[in-house]
Amino acid sequence: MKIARVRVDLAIGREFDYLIPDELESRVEVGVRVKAPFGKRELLGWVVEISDQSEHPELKPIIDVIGGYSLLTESTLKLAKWIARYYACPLETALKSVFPTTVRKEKSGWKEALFIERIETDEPDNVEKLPPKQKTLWDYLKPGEPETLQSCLAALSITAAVARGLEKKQLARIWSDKSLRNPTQILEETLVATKDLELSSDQRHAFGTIRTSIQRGESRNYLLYGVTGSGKTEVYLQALAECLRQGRGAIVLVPEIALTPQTVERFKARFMSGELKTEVAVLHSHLSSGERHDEWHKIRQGKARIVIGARSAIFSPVHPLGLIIVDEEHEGSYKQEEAPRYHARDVAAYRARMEGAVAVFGSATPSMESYTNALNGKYELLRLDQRIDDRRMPVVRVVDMRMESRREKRKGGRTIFSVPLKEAIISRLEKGEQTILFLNRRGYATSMLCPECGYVAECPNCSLALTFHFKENRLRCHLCGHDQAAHKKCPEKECGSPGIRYSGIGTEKVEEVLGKLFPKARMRRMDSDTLKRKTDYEVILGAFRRGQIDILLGTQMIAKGLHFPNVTLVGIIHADLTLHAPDFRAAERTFQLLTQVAGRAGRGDVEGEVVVQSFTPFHDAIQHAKRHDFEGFYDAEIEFRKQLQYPPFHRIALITVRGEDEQAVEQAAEEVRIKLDKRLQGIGWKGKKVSWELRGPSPAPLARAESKYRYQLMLKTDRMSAVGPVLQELRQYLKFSKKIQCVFDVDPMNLI
DNA sequence: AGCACGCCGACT
DNA sequence: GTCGGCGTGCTC
Repeated sequence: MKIARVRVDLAIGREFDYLIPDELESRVEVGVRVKAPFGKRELLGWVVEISDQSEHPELKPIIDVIGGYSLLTESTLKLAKWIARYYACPLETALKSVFPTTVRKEKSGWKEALFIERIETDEPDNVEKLPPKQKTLWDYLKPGEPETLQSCLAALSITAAVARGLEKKQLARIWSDKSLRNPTQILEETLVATKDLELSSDQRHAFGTIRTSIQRGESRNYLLYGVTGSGKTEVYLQALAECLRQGRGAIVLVPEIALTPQTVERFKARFMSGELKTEVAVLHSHLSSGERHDEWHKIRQGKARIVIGARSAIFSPVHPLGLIIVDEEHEGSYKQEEAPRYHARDVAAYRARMEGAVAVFGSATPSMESYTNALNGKYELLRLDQRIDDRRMPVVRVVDMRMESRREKRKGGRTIFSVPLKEAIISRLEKGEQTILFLNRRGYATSMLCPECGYVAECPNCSLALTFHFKENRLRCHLCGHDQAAHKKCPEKECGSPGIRYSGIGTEKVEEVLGKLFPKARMRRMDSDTLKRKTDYEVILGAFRRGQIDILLGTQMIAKGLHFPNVTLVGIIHADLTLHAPDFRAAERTFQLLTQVAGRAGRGDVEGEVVVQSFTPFHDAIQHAKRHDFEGFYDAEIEFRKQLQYPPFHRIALITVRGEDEQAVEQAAEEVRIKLDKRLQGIGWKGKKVSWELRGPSPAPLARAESKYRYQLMLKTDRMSAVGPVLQELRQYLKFSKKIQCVFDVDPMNLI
């Protein structure tokens, strides 16, 4: 009898053998989902191999095959295996990301709907004598064109009884069938088909190069480096069209936050008609499981040949695949922060190579990694230097807050708004133009302290100061959510001083000061404290777009993707916040943030202005952002990365050991160091020695979070492909108690 | 990941 | 004497 090798849906990292019963013989093949007994339980799993022998003496038979056809193709399995090895996780964990839950689960996710079709009759009288409502329905239905019952009932304001009446008289047929949901809420009828726009010379060159690769079926990687407003999207659209012409499908990745109806509409409108007509499937985290299921199968069945989606859309079952576009490739949200901790851009590069597709990575502020790849020939660099309408880049003014503070202190005050920023806001209010103010920190004050004894209110669960929220008079931890009443006086027994002080500003404080400075301005604060309901986001942005708000103040969430033509001023309250984070990417992030935020200003006819307040105004990230000089920034930053042996010169993997018992955590981390060090001795890659360096363990920058102590080890190497598998295998040699968790993060974006 | 087994302290 | 806490190991 044949034996199936199965990976069950548990992060267990092993295969189990099962007998294939005769009645299932014809349906069991590599890639199918099966239900199998597992101890006392029944589990679903993937058949990954068929064999005629097993090491195991007693095998249980497979219970059933799930689903109609094999979902896991050879190339998908290869991709999952690569992710598991490179990102050091069990294969089952990788498979979990490759297939959405709704596709993996046992019962079919199709939504059933009732359909109605009229039946023709030879006797005209049969129709003429119908009761009025039944007659209306019969006339409404067109011969040979089934409609969903629900849409007919809604259109004619009738009830199902009318339809059942027609059915009884053999004048209509009603049946149940699969129906597709429409997740985008875009009514296809309201879209206006668009044609290719004329390309600038830069765009023509970029597109021409990509087109040639697509036509030749070369698996090339391109970095499309184009300043904001240089028309990257039109290049994408025409490349997609070329890909369709070659009979292949494509995947477009955008950061979750940019996946708005407007973005989707732009892609749908281009491919809704004409010779290349295809559906555009959309995948993102806010879909219901049913919607996700329908979109996935629409792709799988080839009905939709273009997919637009966030990170996980890189796994869409597009076949054959001709093109992958990763827009805003520098965005950190492409890195998944739970296992499998993959980076969608890097998975895209791997998948493109494996399936012979072209990959295009687009950005106005490329990541250090990608730009380096472009310089050393791993990617090909395509540049768009001109903005489409030759509009000038906004003027960026950097304000030295050290000077501003000194001036204010003489007057006995503290500074949030510098004189230049205040004046810039006043001038916008006078002209009726809009302002966006950005501060990446919510709450009123970032710490509450006692000047007498030095007490600082800290979170009982995390090694962080509590943030003071003025309106509710509470102290909160922004990491674990701990919430307590604010002290009226110092809680230290020996002290008890009434002189509690607050330091460090947040958006709530800025809002208060703003209200005092500009009492007549219409102002809204937008951060996760003011957004209570899901719809609040759209409500506030809608009001802003209609000009009902003069000043929009917010955190990170207002920095990206939005564009409002009447915004002519963007103010960055405290640029140093991101700059001095304990992370080697702090400068890169600051540069990207300043450049992206600056891109929000002056997209209409009026030139934009950006005011950046900083206590370190001469920092490279700020000075180069001021001059819109990406390459200048790159040259300075790459030198720093080289000296400290950070990416892109070396790859790193971060190992974090967590647990409530600090001693046990420290011991476990030490055990990781010893075992990993041993297993890394003498490793090689394609005959060459791999260099590596293991540092730590030491307490993580965030030493305690959510009641757990954290110790870290950092592994640097010139060949992560060789090190990932070592980490993956290490799991089996580490047998910690369940109170200790050990996280491997390959190519981490976050070092905290 | 569950679930059983087994080894220790608390209580009827 | 038994009940039940959770540490350890197995699941084809």
